[in-house]
Amino acid sequence: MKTTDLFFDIATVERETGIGKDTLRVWEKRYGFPLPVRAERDERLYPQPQVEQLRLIKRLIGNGLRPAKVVGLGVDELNVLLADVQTQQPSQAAHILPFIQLIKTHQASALRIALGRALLQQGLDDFLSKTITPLNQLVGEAWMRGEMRIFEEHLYSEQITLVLRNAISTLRDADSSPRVLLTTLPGEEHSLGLLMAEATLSLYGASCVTLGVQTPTQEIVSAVAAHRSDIVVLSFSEAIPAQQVKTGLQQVRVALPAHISLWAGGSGVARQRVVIEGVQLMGPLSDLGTAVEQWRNTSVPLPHSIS
Amino acid sequence: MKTTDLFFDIATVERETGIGKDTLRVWEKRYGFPLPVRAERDERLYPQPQVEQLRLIKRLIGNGLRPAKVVGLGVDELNVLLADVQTQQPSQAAHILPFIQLIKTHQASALRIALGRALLQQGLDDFLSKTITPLNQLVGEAWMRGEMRIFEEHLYSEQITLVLRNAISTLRDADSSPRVLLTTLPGEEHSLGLLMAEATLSLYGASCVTLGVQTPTQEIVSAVAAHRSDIVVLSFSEAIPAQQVKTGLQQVRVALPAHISLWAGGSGVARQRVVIEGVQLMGPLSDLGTAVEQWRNTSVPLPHSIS
DNA sequence: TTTCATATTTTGTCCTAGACAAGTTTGACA
DNA sequence: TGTCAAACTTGTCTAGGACAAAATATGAAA
Repeated sequence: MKTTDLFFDIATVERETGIGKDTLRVWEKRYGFPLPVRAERDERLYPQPQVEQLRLIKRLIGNGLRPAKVVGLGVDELNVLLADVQTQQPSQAAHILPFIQLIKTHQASALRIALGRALLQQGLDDFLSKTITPLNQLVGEAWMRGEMRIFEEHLYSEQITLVLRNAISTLRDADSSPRVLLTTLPGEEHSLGLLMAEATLSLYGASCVTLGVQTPTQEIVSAVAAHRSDIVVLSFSEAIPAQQVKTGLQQVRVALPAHISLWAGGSGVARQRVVIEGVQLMGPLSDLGTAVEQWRNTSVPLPHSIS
Repeated sequence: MKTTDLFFDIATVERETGIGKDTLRVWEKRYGFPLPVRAERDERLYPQPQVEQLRLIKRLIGNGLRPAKVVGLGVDELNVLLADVQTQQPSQAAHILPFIQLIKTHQASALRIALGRALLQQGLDDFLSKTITPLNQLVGEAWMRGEMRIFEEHLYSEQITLVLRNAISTLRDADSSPRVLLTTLPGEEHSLGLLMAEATLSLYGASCVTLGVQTPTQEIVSAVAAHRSDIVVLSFSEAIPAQQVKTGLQQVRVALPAHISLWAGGSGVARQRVVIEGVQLMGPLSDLGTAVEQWRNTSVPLPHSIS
């Protein structure tokens, strides 16, 4: 019993799916999909099911499939492909399943409380590496497989943000060293990695300033000068193309004074193979702790050093 | 001594100014501005000064001036007009200037502490309406005039976020009513308005769930079902086109069950003139408090009512 | 077989030029 | 002075074409 069929104009579809107007039109011509009905003045009106299908397609393309292989297909065939993706890597860890359960049943407060409890039980370092990191991964995988709704993912990151921000606020120390500036480059919208880095760095006594996400290169340089930062930390999520990570880091490195350290972390740099001159690539979060120690040893000339 | 002139392609200018590609091209034809240089394949390359001028123009148009009157003008004339506009609505209030000072001198911690102090002095309601709102406005104006760097604006919203989140955490009540779902539509990235709304609603005893920003229409509907929400609150910033606000609200209204209230707030709805069927437009934040009272009176049948 | 350079295809985004609905202003008339 | 239709303004849509950058296929050398 469908009361009203929902239709969206091309501008709305662009916003809802993240697929540009030009692309939508060219897909229609090349692959025959999406095929919207037309309003009076020949304007495209996309039925809601097509918008949903576009989101599905976007996910598959994000997974490495090519548009020609997926844009023409029907929903059934798309779901088969999605199932293929599914069989690849199920990363399981028993103790995080209860959290997944809370997400799937939409119990925001219970999730937040459970996370807070885990933090106090495990300590921040272990909490991040043994709970949050695998949880992120599992949620990311579920998202790719289409088993997690967008609003569920939104809710999840909201709760993690609350718990971590709370932890950081008790650690904050404005006058310690090194002074670290954290942000992401334009195109990278995920702030969770940033928050995890800030938590770790604060734990190791660094003084952190976060600029939020999407700070242009030139602005990072100005901010470093304004805050007299010693280190810039950039976070890259899985979603961002490896190529962009590389060129982005190179550009920032060139723009930044040589004596400022540049550290890059997040799952987006994990796949980075090449070494970039003057950039320290961080693997697990614990690398940050080590790096801070190292920075203290090399950059601050200790009085009365042994040899 | 300018080392490199900066140029931006049309996609970047669209993102930076919020003016659509089509509009940029049609302005060029109609008013002769902006007049970008051309790259190899006839692609437009906008010099940075033109981008800044576009921001100025955007602000003036947002204030009710017509494009034909402002798009052709030079920077000097624009600044005269801007001065006129600003004398009309004096967002100046002496007590917020110290905060501006802290932003311009990049003292993040001092700013946060000063904000926290103001919150405790004024109380949440007054803090939001008499400090944060005018501060937002002033920062927005400075930003449009190009007097505020991106990193300064990032830093500013980061500190406000911290102070407000902290306040909200003490107010949170999962079991009270009404149950409110807060988010923004795709295209709206600003979360500050959302945070202010959440703070106010929590103060008035509503049970808030925030989904963060950019939740697609259909996901909002699912989230409402999952959380058994009574009310959906959407926030729109000044940056978003009035047209988008209207169509977005209509789409959500149609998709949502009729018995769910839909409230819209933020400076983006303040200019909305038309009434949208089934949507409550909120002016100042205090409207939210009134609306909650009203909702309690109409929606929950009181036992033993007087007459 | 693997490695690397080169050719080919795919794909997103830009271009021009024209159209028109919705919003705003103007001006004639009561 | 207020009302209402005509005229103008403005943003966003349309079509069809072009081309660079990315991805993939091909083939020659190790």
